[in-house]
Amino acid sequence: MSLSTASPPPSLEDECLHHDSDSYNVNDDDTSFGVVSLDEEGFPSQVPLEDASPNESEKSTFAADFYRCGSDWSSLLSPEVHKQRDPARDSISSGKKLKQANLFQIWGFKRNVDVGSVEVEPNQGGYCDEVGEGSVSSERKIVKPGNWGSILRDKGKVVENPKSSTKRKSFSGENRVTRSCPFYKKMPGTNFTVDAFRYGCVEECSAYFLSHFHADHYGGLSKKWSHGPIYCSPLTGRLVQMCLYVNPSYIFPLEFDTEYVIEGTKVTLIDANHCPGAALIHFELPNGQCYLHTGDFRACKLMQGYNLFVNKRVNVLYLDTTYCNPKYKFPFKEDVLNYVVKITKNHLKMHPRTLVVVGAYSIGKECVYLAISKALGVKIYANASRRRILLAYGSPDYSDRLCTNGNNTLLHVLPMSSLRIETLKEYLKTYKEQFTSVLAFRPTGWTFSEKIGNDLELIRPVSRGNITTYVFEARQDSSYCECW
DNA sequence: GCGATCAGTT
DNA sequence: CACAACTGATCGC
Repeated sequence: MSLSTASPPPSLEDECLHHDSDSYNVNDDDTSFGVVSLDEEGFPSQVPLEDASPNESEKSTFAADFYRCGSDWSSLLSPEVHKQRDPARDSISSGKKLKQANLFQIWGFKRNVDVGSVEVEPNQGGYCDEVGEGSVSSERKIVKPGNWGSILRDKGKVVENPKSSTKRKSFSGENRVTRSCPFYKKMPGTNFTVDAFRYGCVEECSAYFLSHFHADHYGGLSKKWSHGPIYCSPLTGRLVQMCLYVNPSYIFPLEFDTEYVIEGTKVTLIDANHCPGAALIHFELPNGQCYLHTGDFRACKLMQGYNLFVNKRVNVLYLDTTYCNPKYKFPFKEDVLNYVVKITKNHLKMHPRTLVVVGAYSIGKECVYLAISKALGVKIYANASRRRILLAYGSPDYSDRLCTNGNNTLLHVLPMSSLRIETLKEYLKTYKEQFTSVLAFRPTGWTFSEKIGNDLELIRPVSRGNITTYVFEARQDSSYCECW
């Protein structure tokens, strides 16, 4: 695994930092951490890593700690915490102390305690909100996506965003809290960001990439989006338009495995093997440096064979993974699907009038109900909003299998929140003419037991009367052994 | 009333 | 227990 730069675990994004132009600023009333300035790459550090001598390597700077920690976050624990740990009993799994909040303190940032009013302050120098609707719609076709900036400037409206000035007036100064785009979402040497939509207009950002259509990545996108072009896969683009009502003139779909030149940087999207439309984003800068941003992905053998990786060295890997540890071994997708089909068949043998329910979020986990549908030759019932999304995938796999009436098939897809026993009981009542019991599958990203993670046969269903629920792992991103 | 954000849920 | 990805409640304008 060539890990040069990794983004911290996702929830770190939710941390709130005071931001003041080019430095991370701590609370005025607490100067113990001082001001940490950013290096030219946007890394908050006081001592440039390459300058750090072995003696200085003990110094706790963000960059030094970050690189030193490798994949074992425990090296970032404070000394007191280390003392409390019992090495004999302490497996890596006793990770309760590895709270991300601690890392922030160790890195020299103080979390804002009163996070009550978080404001996103748009960049004033940019062209926020200055683009009239349709002003770029003629550029929808991606020929030279880098045109965006010039199109906007042609309108001659590089003016301060009126909204932002209104906001600033209402600030009393000392209470100002700004959520700024974290460094690891910016691609050094470019004006690009990845999955950075919730920070308003990101200073200097002229192209916003979206890795995939999950809420924790697209957060901030809405019909009011006006901060710049959004580059993503065609399917992700369709979903952004359909579900979030983003003005299509901002959406620039990039086909997979196709090299585009955007502002002088070569950009290629690669299928991430995560949810439909999810992409790895490969950047090749004019100076030859190659960066790979993984977003969320599930590594597979096929990926290692891609020309981009075989022939070129990736200089910086942006890897966001919670499971970068050998203890995590997820079952192979095929094994999980075979298992689900086997359980379903067995259950139907014993209880022929069973309604089979699969839980799913807006997108992802489709393979689970698709596998059942194929194996049993039954259609898939989903509500109108999900059908709309599934049809947007543009695959006959879905269009040929969907049905609009729950009475016509024993296989239903429901929102994950409906998979509670009580909810399922109520749901069964609405189909009581046809079905007398429910078999529900809840594909989750997490199981507590490491053993069960390895052995599907150890999964035990939870049954309450005629409702039977199986919780199993259907991870859509990589376990340790799958990283390369 | 609406969108943004937080807190709670599975 | 702890994770991803919501969903519903609350806040501020």
